[in-house]
Amino acid sequence: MARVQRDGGDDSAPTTELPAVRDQDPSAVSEPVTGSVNGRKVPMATDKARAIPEAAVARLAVYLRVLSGMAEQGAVTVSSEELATAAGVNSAKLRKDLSYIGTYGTRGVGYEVDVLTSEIERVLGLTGQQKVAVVGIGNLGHALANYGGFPGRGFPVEALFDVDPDLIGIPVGGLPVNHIDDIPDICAKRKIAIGVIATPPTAAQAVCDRLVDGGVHCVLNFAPVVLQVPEHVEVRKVDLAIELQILSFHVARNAEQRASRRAAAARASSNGEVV
Amino acid sequence: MARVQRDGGDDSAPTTELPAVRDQDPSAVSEPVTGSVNGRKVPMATDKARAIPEAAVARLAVYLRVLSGMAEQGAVTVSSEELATAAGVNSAKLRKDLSYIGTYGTRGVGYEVDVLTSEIERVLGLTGQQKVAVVGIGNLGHALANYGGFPGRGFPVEALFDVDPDLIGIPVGGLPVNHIDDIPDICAKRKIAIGVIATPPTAAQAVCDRLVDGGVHCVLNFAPVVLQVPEHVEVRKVDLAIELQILSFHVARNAEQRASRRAAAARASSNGEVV
DNA sequence: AGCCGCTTGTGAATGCGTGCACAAAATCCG
DNA sequence: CGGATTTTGTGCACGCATTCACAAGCGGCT
Repeated sequence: MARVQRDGGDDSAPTTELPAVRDQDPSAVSEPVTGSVNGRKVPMATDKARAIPEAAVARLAVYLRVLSGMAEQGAVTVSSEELATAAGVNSAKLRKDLSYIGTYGTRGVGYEVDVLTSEIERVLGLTGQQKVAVVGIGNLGHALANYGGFPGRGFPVEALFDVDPDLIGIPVGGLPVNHIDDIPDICAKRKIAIGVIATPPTAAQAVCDRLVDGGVHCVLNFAPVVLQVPEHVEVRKVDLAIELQILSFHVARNAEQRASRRAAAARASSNGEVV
Repeated sequence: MARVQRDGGDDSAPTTELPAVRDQDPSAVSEPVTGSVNGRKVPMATDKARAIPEAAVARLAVYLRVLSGMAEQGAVTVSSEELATAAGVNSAKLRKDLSYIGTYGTRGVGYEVDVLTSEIERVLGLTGQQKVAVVGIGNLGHALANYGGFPGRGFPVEALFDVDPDLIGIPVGGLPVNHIDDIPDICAKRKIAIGVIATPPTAAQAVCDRLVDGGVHCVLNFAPVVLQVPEHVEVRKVDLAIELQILSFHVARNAEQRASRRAAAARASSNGEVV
């Protein structure tokens, strides 16, 4: 039970992945907080949330987006098959994912788009607003701050930070930049829920520590470093370099496959797979 | 055997990739190219590359970065334990990951930093340069193009694209912007290996199709859509909204836990781990 | 030279996630 | 009203990934 192996968010996707974060994950790593007390099977998903696998959570967010697109096109109900192909996953997996949050489908018919949407939103905690702080107003931070409402609504950016004295006080995207020394105070005062780190790698750990001091429990890290955080803090990382390197690996692998396929051209013709 | 379930990159992530990455992240989804012909178990890593799990590849990239940091600080050798904690993973997992690429450690001593570095680089295909094209020169695309050499070296940005007529021809980060209709030609001509999609979601699929037409096999997608691609194309996605929603889920989950913990106050107080 | 301590590399076990296949349920139609 | 049809929800099995635990190997010390 004392497995407090700090293991980052990722996967990184899987996670993750993932995402990749992974991914943080890769892969994601769901905490082994199984069992505990209740073995109930109530359709209500009140405190069943903790049982949802990390990978499924990531996909739920995808379903949510696909659903919103469908709603815009006037769809009222959707089958698992439709939704699955639109989201790029197996329909069985989709149904299993949905079963984690309750049974909101109608057999023989499918799911009501709006019901499913609001249920997923509820589970993901999107009913309220999660206040976001962006630290590091460079190229990326600037872009993030200018998103304004941030991807979709529900994640208002409510604080900006940087070290550069020339930036302090300057409004970016309608919000003044504060000094990073004020992170703990301001985050605590404004009840910031999510900290986004867009600083150079050297500053990231210090910034992260200050965010944690400010009571921030969730961090989205764009800096190419592995952050060390106390166990109760959740870190997801988005790492451009790593994503590129993973792709690079696939380029290399494909090149190799092609080479060896050229070499060992006609062999093992037993499998007439056409793919 | 005919499990050609297209399943996008990553979970992630995490990731797993995703992880996330992956999955993404987990995360990640390694292609089920098992069995087939060879069931060999040769320790040589020549064509064993395909056997490296996706999640491990993501971590290798992390190790690589940690190693370069250590090299800068003058470290010559490093033990699996050191490297593992610095990378935020279990040491056994690290050793297993490294074992996928060969045996380059010395028992009782550890790994030589430079040897390990170059071996990982080799496996990840970082010995050569992977040319990158960025499509969509908005806020994000601008930031990406201005990275210049792109995170670390090895990924030169060699083409930029957008639809906006006002942008065509304008140099961004020292490179002129081309029209997206020219994607296939230019990508083929310049041998672009990786396409980065930083367009609005509505344009992403069309852009992706053009990239594929141009012979690009690897895509890094920042647009919040699920891309449909032929099987030979590898897609990694970096999705801000989804990352935030995953974090949001954790906020909600923690709040719930705290609530129920407050209710069922004193129970299981065991773990005093300090990390 | 031989022993001792340290660290790697890996076989084996466990756990998690995925996908299949089918029973249960709900609608539609004759 | 009952059966046919459709689609959900899930038990089960399989495979991958993670972790443990230990033998094998290497350097240093006496």
